[in-house]
Amino acid sequence: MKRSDEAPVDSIDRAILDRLTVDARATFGQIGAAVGLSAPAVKRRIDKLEETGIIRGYTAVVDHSRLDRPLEAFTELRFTGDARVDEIAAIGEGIPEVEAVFTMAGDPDALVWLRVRDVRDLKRVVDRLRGSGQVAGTKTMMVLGATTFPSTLSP
Amino acid sequence: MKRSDEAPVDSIDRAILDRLTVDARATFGQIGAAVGLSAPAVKRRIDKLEETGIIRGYTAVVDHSRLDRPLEAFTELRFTGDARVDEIAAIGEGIPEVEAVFTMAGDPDALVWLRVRDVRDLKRVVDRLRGSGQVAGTKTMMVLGATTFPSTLSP
DNA sequence: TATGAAAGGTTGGCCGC
DNA sequence: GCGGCCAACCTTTCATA
Repeated sequence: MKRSDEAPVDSIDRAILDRLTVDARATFGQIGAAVGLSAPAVKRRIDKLEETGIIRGYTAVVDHSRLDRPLEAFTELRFTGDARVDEIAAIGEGIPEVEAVFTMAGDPDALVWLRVRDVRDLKRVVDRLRGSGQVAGTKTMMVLGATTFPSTLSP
Repeated sequence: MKRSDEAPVDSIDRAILDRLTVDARATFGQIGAAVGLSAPAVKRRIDKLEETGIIRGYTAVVDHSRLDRPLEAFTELRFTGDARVDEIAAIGEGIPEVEAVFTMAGDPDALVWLRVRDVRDLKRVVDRLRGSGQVAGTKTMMVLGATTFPSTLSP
């Protein structure tokens, strides 16, 4: 494995990450104008941030409430005592309705963020989670509304 | 306000959203090659998806565990009976450590996703949430690990 | 929607600090 | 090592059909 060693993320890198967080489709020139660097210099820094894994990728922020999976929910999972944390984290594998799995310290063991078509769909997904073996219990909560914040790095 | 009416998101739009979800920096030509359209045709569709608000924006996926806020937590909030849901949703305003606020049906009233520097920082942020007035109680859980899934739209 | 041409963005090489 | 500059190439964007 590559020694992707010291990732010396300096204040300019932080400013670049900040810009990409706000608009991942900004051009190198636009980012450069914001951080005081030329476009090629910005490209080289971004290439390095991608190589070292600081930048994992780029994604569109989509309004799912107006698409085919308008319903959001969180399901708390409790596992049997023999389940390892890595096994718990893997429970979302292959279930497209699972947006994210957070393994937790304490109770519950995991928090699963779901996006589903309707309540019937939710029932199906929860049953699938429950049937994964090692799941001792679940508690599902419906989301009324979600507000996400653009993860500013600056403060 | 503009009546950005019927948003007829067809299967090609869905394929475009799918591509942008996986790589928001893909060129129109690359997306066109994937969905079977010319670059200008892809641009017009994306412009419309942005105008109608189906696409809210584009963001970089950053590995925060290797930056300045490596610790994640969820805080459940319980509010006093006179709090309206919109007021509850606004509790994250102006707190940069708040990644998202989910208002919930049932108990708790809200789930707040936090990203902080360390436990001391977590304490400060939770105290700030508690001091927002109308908060009747909190329960904070630490995240051991998070796995997010690339939100595939297709299946 | 496609085409084609002008404008603008990306990217690699080279030089200087 | 890191940034600026330049030039070739690719992409975007707009007119037009």
